[in-house]
Amino acid sequence: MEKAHPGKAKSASNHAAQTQTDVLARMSAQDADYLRSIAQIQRFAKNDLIFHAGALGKQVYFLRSGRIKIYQPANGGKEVILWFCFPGDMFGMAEVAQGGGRVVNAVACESSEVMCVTQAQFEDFLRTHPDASLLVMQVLSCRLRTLSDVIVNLVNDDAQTRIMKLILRLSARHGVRVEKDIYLSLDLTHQEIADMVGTTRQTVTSVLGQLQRRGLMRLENRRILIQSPELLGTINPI
Amino acid sequence: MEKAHPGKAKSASNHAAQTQTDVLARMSAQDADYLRSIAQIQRFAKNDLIFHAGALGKQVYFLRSGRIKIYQPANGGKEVILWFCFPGDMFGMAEVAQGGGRVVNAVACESSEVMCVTQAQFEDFLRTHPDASLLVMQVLSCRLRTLSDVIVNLVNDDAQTRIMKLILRLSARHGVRVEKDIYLSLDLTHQEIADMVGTTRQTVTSVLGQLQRRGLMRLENRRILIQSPELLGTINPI
DNA sequence: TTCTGTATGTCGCCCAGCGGACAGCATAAG
DNA sequence: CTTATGCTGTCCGCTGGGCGACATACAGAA
Repeated sequence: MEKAHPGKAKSASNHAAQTQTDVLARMSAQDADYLRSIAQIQRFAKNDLIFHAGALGKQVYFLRSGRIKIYQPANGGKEVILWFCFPGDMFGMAEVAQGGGRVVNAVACESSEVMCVTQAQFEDFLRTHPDASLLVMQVLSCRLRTLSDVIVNLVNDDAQTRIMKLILRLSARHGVRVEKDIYLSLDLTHQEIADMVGTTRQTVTSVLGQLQRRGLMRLENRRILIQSPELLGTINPI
Repeated sequence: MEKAHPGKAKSASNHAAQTQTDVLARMSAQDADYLRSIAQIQRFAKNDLIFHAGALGKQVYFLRSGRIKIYQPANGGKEVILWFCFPGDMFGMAEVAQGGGRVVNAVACESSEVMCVTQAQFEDFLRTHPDASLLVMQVLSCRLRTLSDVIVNLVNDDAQTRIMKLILRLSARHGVRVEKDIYLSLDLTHQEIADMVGTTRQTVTSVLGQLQRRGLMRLENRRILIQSPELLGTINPI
């Protein structure tokens, strides 16, 4: 097994897309420093719960390292994964802005380090830092678009297409170019993929098998290598 | 089918929920006046296109009267309705904040009057009006939540449940209490409902028939009268 | 009035894919 | 090492609901 994962993942095809939601990076240095100064650092191990639906939700989080899964529990013990957060991403924002407690769960997919800021402090910060405010709006807008795309997918496409588009969407933001191919090294289980596109584990398994047989991608334990990168042109890489 | 969800259920008559996204109303009077002063008024007749996917998108809109449908066209001529805007609602914001052109279409469902503000002006306004900025974030957050709910619905529920929840969601925000019942007078066609929950016109027709036969609601040409308002407790009225 | 367009109601075929079952594997723990 | 736990691959029967094909109803235009 090649453990070629550690280290900063090199930038994907388009750097802009990758840093779209990286608030910390896009914020001015002073603003970011200020945030760091008022934030409290927390560490979470793999599978640790950061917050859960029903909690009060008076903190905003910024991910420094690791990966966070944001999902909504649904009746029947199922869960619907809404998105993943990567270093630099902000999360837990919607509930804070809007009040009314958490509606989603956030768990660490791997050991992670987050900065957390209280609602009051963050609101203060936003009031006095208009640039940061606009940035936050951009991030929210970006998520809004992504979710809209997901909805359109769910409504229009069959399982195979949904899975393909999910992979392309993820690749556009988190893939790493390796020669002519694009390498996606999130360790997604089939169940997680199913939870993102609204299908079952079995269907994911078989669809991935087909895609592989059709030569569109290759799977090497949990990692996905997309072999027709021209497919990337077919989706909106936001 | 419908399980009583433990949780804080707010009533449909909850005024807060209804004005959740009514930016104009929630903004301070001075701010609203200022916006009005820089805005340009436009009128649209029923079915007029306000903007379409692919357009540049350098304006933010505020609906003064009428009703606007925001939808995303999908391949195959289908369309997926993301949400409706009601008087006071802001729309066209995400694209402006984020750049990259429109990805959705906006059409007037009935004759409507909108205020439109250019991106530059609005950004200026936000920079200098922190309260308004926070408000905009709240609206975006609110939409984010709604879309998340829609996704969870699409993924988990069968057609019947999806349709029921849609109606309950709409009722929670736009229903009018009439004695013991709740009256929803958006003029939705079956096709539009299908476009919101990802099913077909025929299925909507038959499901609405069943619901009616079960005595849960009554339909009188395009208007829906919900006769078991306790159902409203089962959904998150945001 | 008739014509035209759009919305609703109903039926039946049929297939994508859900869900149960079980057999490899593979990583972690003992 | 062995056991335990979790993930992947595969088969299959059953069914929800997509989709085509009507018939009907109503409203506006001519």
